[in-house]
Amino acid sequence: MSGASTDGPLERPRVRAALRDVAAAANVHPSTASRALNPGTRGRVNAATAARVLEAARHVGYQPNSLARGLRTSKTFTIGMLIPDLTNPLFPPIVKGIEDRLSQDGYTLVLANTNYDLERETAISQAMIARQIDGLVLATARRSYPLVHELLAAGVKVVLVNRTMENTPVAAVTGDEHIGIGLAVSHLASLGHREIAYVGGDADASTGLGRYEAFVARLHEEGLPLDPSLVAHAAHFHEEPGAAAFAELLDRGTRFTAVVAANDRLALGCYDVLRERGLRIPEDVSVIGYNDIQFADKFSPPLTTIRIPHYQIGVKAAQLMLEALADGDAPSLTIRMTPTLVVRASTAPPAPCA
Amino acid sequence: MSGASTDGPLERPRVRAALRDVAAAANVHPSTASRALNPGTRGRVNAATAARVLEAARHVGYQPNSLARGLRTSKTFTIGMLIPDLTNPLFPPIVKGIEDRLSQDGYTLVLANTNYDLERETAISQAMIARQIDGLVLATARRSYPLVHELLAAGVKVVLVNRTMENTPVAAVTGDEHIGIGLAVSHLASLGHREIAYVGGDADASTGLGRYEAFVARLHEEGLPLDPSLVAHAAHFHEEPGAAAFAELLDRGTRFTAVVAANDRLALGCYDVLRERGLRIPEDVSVIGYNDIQFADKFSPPLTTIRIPHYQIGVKAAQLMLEALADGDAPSLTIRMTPTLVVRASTAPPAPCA
DNA sequence: TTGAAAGCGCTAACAC
DNA sequence: GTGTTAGCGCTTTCAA
Repeated sequence: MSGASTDGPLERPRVRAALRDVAAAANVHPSTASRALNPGTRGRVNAATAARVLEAARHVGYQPNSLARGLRTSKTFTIGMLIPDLTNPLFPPIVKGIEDRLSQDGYTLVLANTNYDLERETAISQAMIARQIDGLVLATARRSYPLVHELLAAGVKVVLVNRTMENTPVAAVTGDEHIGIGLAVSHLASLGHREIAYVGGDADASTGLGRYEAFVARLHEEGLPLDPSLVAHAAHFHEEPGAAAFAELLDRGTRFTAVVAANDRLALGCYDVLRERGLRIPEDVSVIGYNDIQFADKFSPPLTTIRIPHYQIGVKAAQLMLEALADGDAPSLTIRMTPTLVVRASTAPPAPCA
Repeated sequence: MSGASTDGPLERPRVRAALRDVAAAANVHPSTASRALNPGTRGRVNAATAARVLEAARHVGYQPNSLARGLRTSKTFTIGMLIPDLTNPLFPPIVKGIEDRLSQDGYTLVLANTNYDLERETAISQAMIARQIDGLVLATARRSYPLVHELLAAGVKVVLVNRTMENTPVAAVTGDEHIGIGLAVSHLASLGHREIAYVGGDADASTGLGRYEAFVARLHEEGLPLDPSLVAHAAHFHEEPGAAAFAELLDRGTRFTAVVAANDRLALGCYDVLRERGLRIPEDVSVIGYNDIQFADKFSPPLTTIRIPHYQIGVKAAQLMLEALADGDAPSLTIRMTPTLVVRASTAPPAPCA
């Protein structure tokens, strides 16, 4: 019996209910079901019909297929994000902020770790574009970063976090380096320090250069001399390069009573070198860091540092992205969040004229 | 002029080259282009033709549209992951391991932070399923976790990390709690401690219960007594609940010389309470943690703890997922990675009979 | 207000 | 070995 294609083709078992199932259950055409289901078009449907469709959808457990919708509308409500190193405690709060804000508007965040590898960054952003992401948040930008130009040229919405770029019309959210480093230098100056060393980070990063410039500027404002032999730059913003740079600086023999590290991990590198050489913190040398990463209050001694509102940076970045998505040609802008000083036990007045 | 639909319809500017553009450029049918482009089907195409298609694809800068492909094949090469709190330093290395392994096979990881919120976990997993993820990695599982049963019932591939579940046929990768806690207890015992306190964590989590059971077991094996007044349980695996639980334990007045904390953050809570009460670590009380989170070596004093290979847990979890994806009905299994003891400065022999 | 028809970009079954 | 055809599930003209 049966066999004729007219009297009901074999019901192939589908895993999930599709729009057509909802339509069938509500006795309307799929397009009507679509209109009823989408808040934006619901008004164009008879209220009673819409209610029937909604009920049918609930009944069959309808979940729209994002892939099909995305294919049709070329909008996926997905934002990509590139992070150089997720185990850097800087990033998790930023990611959280971005995700919390984005999810409010129904967006999903797709994360990728790039291990500071430029090729990987290019490949992953390509893959993300193939997946039709609506925008890309980059925590990986260097001061000069061709990838951003390519993305911009390809029409991808881009927002930078924790980094800025020179002469590039791209949205960015960072902490204000000048205020932050200014706070650090002035804190030390107000404690009475006059010979202040500086351990900087990667100059390829806007944070590396910006913080150094801010250090020089505030030293000047405080009427303190800038001694080049008290400045060293680490290759990366990590403990070991920080220790190496600081050891080299110490070996020069120039006297100083305090050191500003361009981030907390560099400060930790300074800790290691000072301990090794039998110098006490803060009695012999005061140390101040930057970022106030998690557990900075647990270090030995607890680290005086500059707190950056990382979570809020994430929220703001998400907001910029949402705005760019809503208004195609909103002007790009850079937002600098204001840091604050957190005084702990690694800074103190210099020893009375030893 | 023109206007006739026959002599070339208006070239609507498409942003990216599609398969049909490649096909046109290579003078073949789109399906042939598809076959040539996919390694799996390339063999069915004349080698010269395939080469021509590949060249054409390169020439027009062809990037396949994953959405369309996913819609057609119902496979997206995307794996979702739920994390309760990304700022918990436990998770970033796991995420990294998963992503590194997954990306080797062309998969993308979609991360979501759930803030320990069960409703959010349900909602997000729904949304991910709507996005047609191929599998889901959960770092959020409790010992009893209905969501897993729902997912399993819906045919979603699930792998648990850092957690296991009772009586549930689901793949899982964790550290071996019995070996780990055993290492901790035996380390203290070998130092001469006989009165050992225990600060446990959330018993809803498999890690909470498992570590406690392991503590009891190893105490017994070492021939040491279990004194219930030396055991306290924190509501969560964080500093403050750890401090509260440990303070309460201290208030009971039972004498002890060492404490095993069920994770490093609980240990940090113990640090705070001991410092507050003027007790020295390790002279008055030895403290041992669990996990060896980042910066555990920077704490004051550096924390003796149990190192869990978190990155490797991530890699293994990704591998299980890949296997499950390749072989639909591979049996689920639990993998327990072996931890190691890391001795630092928070443990020492007990003070000679005070 | 609703239905019909087309098509987003791709792949797979089936012809030839 | 290659072309034809159909359709994944959805939205969006266009007509009625």
